[in-house]
Amino acid sequence: MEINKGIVCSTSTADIKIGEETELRRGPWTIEEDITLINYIENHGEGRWNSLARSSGLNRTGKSCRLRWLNYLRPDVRRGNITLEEQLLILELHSRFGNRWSKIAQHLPGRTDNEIKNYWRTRVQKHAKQLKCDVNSKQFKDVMYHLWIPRLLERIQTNSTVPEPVNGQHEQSPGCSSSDSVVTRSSSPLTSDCFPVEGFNVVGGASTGGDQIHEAEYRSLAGYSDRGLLDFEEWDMGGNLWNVEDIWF
DNA sequence: AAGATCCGCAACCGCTCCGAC
DNA sequence: GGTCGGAGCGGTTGCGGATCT
Repeated sequence: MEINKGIVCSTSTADIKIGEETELRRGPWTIEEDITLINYIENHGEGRWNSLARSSGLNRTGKSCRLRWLNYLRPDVRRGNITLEEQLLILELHSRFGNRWSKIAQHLPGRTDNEIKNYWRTRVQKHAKQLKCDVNSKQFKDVMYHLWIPRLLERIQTNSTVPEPVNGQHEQSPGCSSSDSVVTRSSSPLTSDCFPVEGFNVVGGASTGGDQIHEAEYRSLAGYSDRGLLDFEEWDMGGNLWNVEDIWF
């Protein structure tokens, strides 16, 4: 079994004592600990983490073992940059589920709830902060739906027409086949059907009524210029892409 | 070059849920 | 129905690398 890259080899792991003899290790995992955990799970399977922690000889809590395995050592853990499509999915799923990270992670094969949570906090909340509004506020959501998401779609569309790089196989997560998560890109603005958020109306979209959003207003709010949304332009858009048909809304 | 600051991420903590007894 | 332990979840922290001054 291949060990995921980036294993921390630390000598600074703190220990905590329980009683006189048992010392529970804390902090970064060492390569030796990772190998021990992997070997144990290969032989005995995962689950029953507390007994696993005791039986494996790891002086770690069951919780710590579980977290290390699920977030890092599992063979199907997908690492690397969050793709444009994944960004779209996260934005959409967050609007649907809120901070239910594990729920969101279920729709992003190979991504962990911890990774998505970190992504949201470090990237999305940062932009909300720059806009001086709450990430859950209507203002922020409006900016997101009218500017950032369409911008993401534009970039996806652009990337999908660009010739593939030499080694540029589209990366598709295990279990995320084009048949079970199909979306056809709409040429119309995103509608509240796509992003069913209360109180959100789309100018030019399907919904009508008051409290509509005007693009110029939000260009101003979000620092959007003719060359694009300044902040999102700086987002890491690297990584391979799925086929646009594979994006699921 | 060096110190300060920022940022991303792995890991921990506290809480809740759930099943077994 | 109450208790206990295991599992899972979301929030938070702290470290290390990157960037800025």
